[in-house]
Amino acid sequence: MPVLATWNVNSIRARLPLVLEWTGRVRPDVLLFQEIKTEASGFPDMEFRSLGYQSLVVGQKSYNGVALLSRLPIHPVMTSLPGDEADAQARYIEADVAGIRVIGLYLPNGNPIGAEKFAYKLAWMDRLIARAKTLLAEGVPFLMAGDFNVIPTDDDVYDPKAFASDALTQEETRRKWRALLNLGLYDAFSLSHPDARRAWTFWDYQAGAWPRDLGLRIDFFLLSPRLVDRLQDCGIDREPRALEKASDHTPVWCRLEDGQ
DNA sequence: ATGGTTGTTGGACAA
Repeated sequence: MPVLATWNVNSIRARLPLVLEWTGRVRPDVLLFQEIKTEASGFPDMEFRSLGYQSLVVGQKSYNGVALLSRLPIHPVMTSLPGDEADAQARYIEADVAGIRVIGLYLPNGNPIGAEKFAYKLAWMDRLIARAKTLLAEGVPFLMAGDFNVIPTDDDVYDPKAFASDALTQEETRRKWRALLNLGLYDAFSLSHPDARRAWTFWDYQAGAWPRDLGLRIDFFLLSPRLVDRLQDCGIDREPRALEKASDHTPVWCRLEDGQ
Protein backbone atom coordinates (compact mmCIF):
# COMPACT_ATOMS: atom_id res chain seq x y z
CA MET A 1 0.00 0.00 0.00
CA PRO A 2 2.38 2.67 -1.19
CA VAL A 3 1.73 6.23 -0.06
CA LEU A 4 2.81 9.05 -2.33
CA ALA A 5 2.81 12.76 -1.55
CA THR A 6 3.31 16.00 -3.45
CA TRP A 7 4.33 19.32 -1.96
CA ASN A 8 5.28 22.68 -3.42
CA VAL A 9 7.82 23.62 -0.75
CA ASN A 10 8.71 27.12 -2.04
CA SER A 11 12.49 26.67 -1.55
CA ILE A 12 13.71 23.37 -0.08
CA ARG A 13 16.51 25.10 1.80
CA ALA A 14 14.25 27.68 3.46
CA ARG A 15 11.83 24.88 4.31
CA LEU A 16 14.25 22.12 5.32
CA PRO A 17 13.56 21.70 9.08
CA LEU A 18 9.80 21.71 8.54
CA VAL A 19 9.94 19.34 5.55
CA LEU A 20 12.32 16.91 7.28
CA GLU A 21 10.08 16.76 10.35
CA TRP A 22 6.99 16.06 8.23
CA THR A 23 8.76 13.49 6.05
CA GLY A 24 10.19 11.62 9.03
CA ARG A 25 6.82 11.48 10.74
CA VAL A 26 4.57 10.68 7.76
CA ARG A 27 7.14 8.55 5.92
CA PRO A 28 5.52 8.50 2.46
CA ASP A 29 7.07 5.95 0.14
CA VAL A 30 7.39 8.51 -2.66
CA LEU A 31 7.62 12.27 -2.28
CA LEU A 32 7.39 14.87 -5.06
CA PHE A 33 8.63 18.39 -4.42
CA GLN A 34 8.09 21.49 -6.51
CA GLU A 35 9.77 24.90 -6.40
CA ILE A 36 12.88 23.61 -4.69
CA LYS A 37 14.56 26.78 -6.03
CA THR A 38 18.03 25.30 -6.22
CA GLU A 39 20.33 23.48 -8.57
CA ALA A 40 20.85 19.79 -7.88
CA SER A 41 24.18 20.56 -6.16
CA GLY A 42 22.33 22.58 -3.52
CA PHE A 43 19.72 19.93 -2.77
CA PRO A 44 20.05 18.46 0.75
CA ASP A 45 20.47 14.83 -0.39
CA MET A 46 22.17 13.66 2.78
CA GLU A 47 19.44 14.83 5.14
CA PHE A 48 16.85 12.86 3.21
CA ARG A 49 19.15 9.86 2.82
CA SER A 50 19.39 9.69 6.60
CA LEU A 51 15.60 9.28 6.60
CA GLY A 52 15.90 6.43 4.09
CA TYR A 53 15.19 8.27 0.83
CA GLN A 54 16.94 8.21 -2.52
CA SER A 55 16.52 11.38 -4.54
CA LEU A 56 16.32 12.43 -8.16
CA VAL A 57 16.62 16.18 -8.66
CA VAL A 58 15.84 18.43 -11.62
CA GLY A 59 17.23 21.69 -10.34
CA GLN A 60 17.45 25.32 -11.40
CA LYS A 61 19.06 28.30 -9.75
CA SER A 62 16.60 30.55 -7.87
CA TYR A 63 13.42 29.46 -9.67
CA ASN A 64 11.33 26.35 -10.25
CA GLY A 65 13.03 22.99 -9.68
CA VAL A 66 11.42 19.62 -8.94
CA ALA A 67 12.56 16.51 -7.09
CA LEU A 68 11.44 12.92 -6.60
CA LEU A 69 12.34 11.15 -3.36
CA SER A 70 11.67 7.50 -2.66
CA ARG A 71 12.29 4.78 -0.11
CA LEU A 72 12.09 2.30 -3.00
CA PRO A 73 14.53 2.25 -5.96
CA ILE A 74 14.10 5.04 -8.52
CA HIS A 75 14.48 4.29 -12.23
CA PRO A 76 14.76 7.67 -14.01
CA VAL A 77 12.91 8.06 -17.31
CA MET A 78 12.92 11.80 -18.19
CA THR A 79 14.03 15.07 -16.65
CA SER A 80 12.18 17.39 -19.00
CA LEU A 81 8.79 17.48 -20.67
CA PRO A 82 9.11 16.53 -24.37
CA GLY A 83 8.04 18.91 -27.10
CA ASP A 84 10.34 21.95 -26.79
CA GLU A 85 14.09 21.49 -26.89
CA ALA A 86 14.59 25.18 -26.06
CA ASP A 87 12.66 24.99 -22.78
CA ALA A 88 15.25 25.16 -20.00
CA GLN A 89 12.85 25.55 -17.04
CA ALA A 90 13.07 22.76 -14.44
CA ARG A 91 9.44 21.73 -14.10
CA TYR A 92 9.14 18.04 -14.93
CA ILE A 93 10.45 14.74 -13.61
CA GLU A 94 9.46 11.21 -14.62
CA ALA A 95 10.63 7.91 -13.18
CA ASP A 96 9.53 4.35 -12.53
CA VAL A 97 9.06 3.48 -8.85
CA ALA A 98 7.51 0.24 -7.61
CA GLY A 99 6.15 -0.54 -11.07
CA ILE A 100 4.41 2.83 -11.38
CA ARG A 101 5.39 5.61 -13.77
CA VAL A 102 5.57 8.58 -11.41
CA ILE A 103 5.52 12.11 -12.86
CA GLY A 104 6.13 15.18 -10.74
CA LEU A 105 5.37 18.55 -12.28
CA TYR A 106 5.32 22.27 -11.65
CA LEU A 107 3.04 23.68 -14.30
CA PRO A 108 3.77 27.31 -15.29
CA ASN A 109 1.77 29.96 -13.45
CA GLY A 110 1.12 31.93 -16.65
CA ASN A 111 0.45 35.38 -15.22
CA PRO A 112 -0.09 37.92 -16.54
CA ILE A 113 -2.61 36.72 -19.12
CA GLY A 114 -2.27 37.82 -22.71
CA ALA A 115 1.52 37.87 -22.65
CA GLU A 116 4.29 35.40 -23.35
CA LYS A 117 4.08 33.72 -19.94
CA PHE A 118 0.48 32.77 -20.59
CA ALA A 119 1.34 31.43 -24.04
CA TYR A 120 4.14 29.37 -22.45
CA LYS A 121 1.68 27.93 -19.91
CA LEU A 122 -0.81 26.89 -22.61
CA ALA A 123 1.93 25.38 -24.77
CA TRP A 124 3.27 23.52 -21.72
CA MET A 125 -0.21 22.09 -21.10
CA ASP A 126 -0.39 20.94 -24.73
CA ARG A 127 2.94 19.16 -24.26
CA LEU A 128 1.65 17.53 -21.05
CA ILE A 129 -1.47 16.32 -22.87
CA ALA A 130 0.74 14.86 -25.60
CA ARG A 131 2.87 13.07 -23.00
CA ALA A 132 -0.22 11.61 -21.32
CA LYS A 133 -1.52 10.39 -24.69
CA THR A 134 1.76 8.60 -25.34
CA LEU A 135 1.75 6.89 -21.95
CA LEU A 136 -1.88 5.84 -22.33
CA ALA A 137 -1.09 4.38 -25.76
CA GLU A 138 1.83 2.48 -24.25
CA GLY A 139 -0.42 1.11 -21.52
CA VAL A 140 1.89 2.24 -18.72
CA PRO A 141 0.15 2.71 -15.35
CA PHE A 142 1.10 6.27 -14.41
CA LEU A 143 0.26 9.24 -12.24
CA MET A 144 0.89 12.94 -12.67
CA ALA A 145 1.12 14.91 -9.44
CA GLY A 146 2.21 18.36 -8.41
CA ASP A 147 1.38 22.03 -8.56
CA PHE A 148 -0.76 22.32 -11.70
CA ASN A 149 -1.40 26.06 -11.32
CA VAL A 150 -4.93 25.47 -12.57
CA ILE A 151 -8.17 26.32 -10.74
CA PRO A 152 -10.39 23.80 -12.54
CA THR A 153 -13.77 25.22 -11.46
CA ASP A 154 -15.16 28.14 -9.47
CA ASP A 155 -15.54 25.74 -6.53
CA ASP A 156 -11.75 25.49 -6.37
CA VAL A 157 -11.19 29.10 -5.35
CA TYR A 158 -12.43 31.13 -2.38
CA ASP A 159 -13.58 34.02 -4.56
CA PRO A 160 -13.95 33.37 -8.31
CA LYS A 161 -14.51 37.07 -9.04
CA ALA A 162 -11.21 38.01 -7.48
CA PHE A 163 -9.50 35.57 -9.88
CA ALA A 164 -11.50 36.38 -13.02
CA SER A 165 -8.47 37.80 -14.82
CA ASP A 166 -5.96 35.34 -13.37
CA ALA A 167 -4.19 32.83 -15.62
CA LEU A 168 -5.30 29.97 -13.32
CA THR A 169 -9.02 30.45 -14.06
CA GLN A 170 -9.01 31.38 -17.76
CA GLU A 171 -11.31 29.38 -19.97
CA GLU A 172 -8.36 28.41 -22.21
CA THR A 173 -6.56 27.07 -19.14
CA ARG A 174 -9.63 25.15 -17.98
CA ARG A 175 -10.26 23.74 -21.46
CA LYS A 176 -6.78 22.27 -21.54
CA TRP A 177 -7.22 20.89 -18.01
CA ARG A 178 -10.43 19.17 -19.12
CA ALA A 179 -8.75 17.91 -22.28
CA LEU A 180 -6.11 16.27 -20.08
CA LEU A 181 -8.67 14.60 -17.82
CA ASN A 182 -10.86 13.62 -20.77
CA LEU A 183 -8.05 11.43 -22.04
CA GLY A 184 -9.06 9.16 -19.16
CA LEU A 185 -7.23 10.55 -16.12
CA TYR A 186 -8.89 10.93 -12.72
CA ASP A 187 -8.48 13.51 -9.97
CA ALA A 188 -7.79 11.23 -6.99
CA PHE A 189 -8.94 13.71 -4.34
CA SER A 190 -12.29 14.32 -6.05
CA LEU A 191 -12.86 10.57 -6.37
CA SER A 192 -12.10 9.98 -2.70
CA HIS A 193 -14.05 13.00 -1.45
CA PRO A 194 -16.82 13.75 -3.97
CA ASP A 195 -18.62 16.14 -1.60
CA ALA A 196 -15.59 18.02 -0.32
CA ARG A 197 -15.83 21.80 -0.14
CA ARG A 198 -13.12 24.38 0.34
CA ALA A 199 -10.47 21.65 0.06
CA TRP A 200 -7.68 24.14 -0.51
CA THR A 201 -4.04 23.21 -1.08
CA PHE A 202 -2.65 26.76 -1.30
CA TRP A 203 -3.13 29.92 0.74
CA ASP A 204 -1.39 33.15 -0.23
CA TYR A 205 1.08 34.63 2.25
CA GLN A 206 -0.67 37.97 1.90
CA ALA A 207 -3.70 39.58 3.48
CA GLY A 208 -4.24 36.89 6.13
CA ALA A 209 -5.31 34.31 3.57
CA TRP A 210 -4.41 31.37 5.85
CA PRO A 211 -6.17 32.52 9.07
CA ARG A 212 -9.19 33.53 6.99
CA ASP A 213 -9.08 30.22 5.06
CA LEU A 214 -9.03 31.96 1.68
CA GLY A 215 -7.36 29.38 -0.53
CA LEU A 216 -7.12 27.61 -3.85
CA ARG A 217 -7.14 23.95 -4.88
CA ILE A 218 -4.30 23.74 -7.38
CA ASP A 219 -2.23 20.70 -6.29
CA PHE A 220 -3.44 17.35 -7.60
CA PHE A 221 -2.89 13.66 -8.12
CA LEU A 222 -4.10 12.55 -11.55
CA LEU A 223 -4.25 8.77 -12.01
CA SER A 224 -4.33 6.67 -15.15
CA PRO A 225 -7.21 4.14 -15.35
CA ARG A 226 -5.19 1.18 -14.11
CA LEU A 227 -4.09 3.14 -11.03
CA VAL A 228 -7.61 4.39 -10.30
CA ASP A 229 -8.54 0.77 -9.71
CA ARG A 230 -5.92 0.72 -6.93
CA LEU A 231 -6.88 4.04 -5.28
CA GLN A 232 -7.55 3.64 -1.56
CA ASP A 233 -7.55 7.24 -0.35
CA CYS A 234 -6.30 10.71 -1.11
CA GLY A 235 -6.03 13.61 1.28
CA ILE A 236 -4.79 17.11 1.99
CA ASP A 237 -2.70 17.57 5.13
CA ARG A 238 -3.35 21.14 6.26
CA GLU A 239 -1.14 20.94 9.35
CA PRO A 240 2.17 22.05 7.81
CA ARG A 241 0.55 25.24 6.50
CA ALA A 242 -0.14 26.39 10.08
CA LEU A 243 3.51 26.21 11.17
CA GLU A 244 6.06 29.02 11.41
CA LYS A 245 8.04 29.42 8.17
CA ALA A 246 5.37 27.44 6.26
CA SER A 247 5.27 27.05 2.51
CA ASP A 248 2.24 28.69 0.91
CA HIS A 249 1.24 25.18 -0.30
CA THR A 250 0.45 22.16 1.88
CA PRO A 251 1.06 18.46 1.07
CA VAL A 252 -1.41 16.28 -0.81
CA TRP A 253 -1.04 12.51 -0.41
CA CYS A 254 -2.43 9.43 -2.11
CA ARG A 255 -2.56 5.78 -0.98
CA LEU A 256 -2.67 2.95 -3.53
CA GLU A 257 -3.19 -0.77 -3.10
CA ASP A 258 -0.19 -2.94 -3.80
CA GLY A 259 0.19 -3.89 -7.46
CA GLN A 260 0.71 -7.41 -8.73
C1' DA B 1 -6.40 49.04 -0.87
C1' DT B 2 -2.80 49.10 -8.51
C1' DG B 3 -2.12 46.84 -1.62
C1' DG B 4 -0.55 42.80 0.82
C1' DT B 5 4.07 38.58 1.93
C1' DT B 6 7.86 35.39 1.10
C1' DG B 7 12.11 33.70 -1.32
C1' DT B 8 16.21 34.42 -3.96
C1' DT B 9 19.50 37.69 -3.74
C1' DG B 10 21.69 41.64 -2.95
C1' DG B 11 17.71 44.93 -7.32
C1' DA B 12 14.06 43.23 -9.32
C1' DC B 13 11.25 39.47 -10.28
C1' DA B 14 8.22 35.52 -9.42
C1' DA B 15 4.33 33.76 -7.15
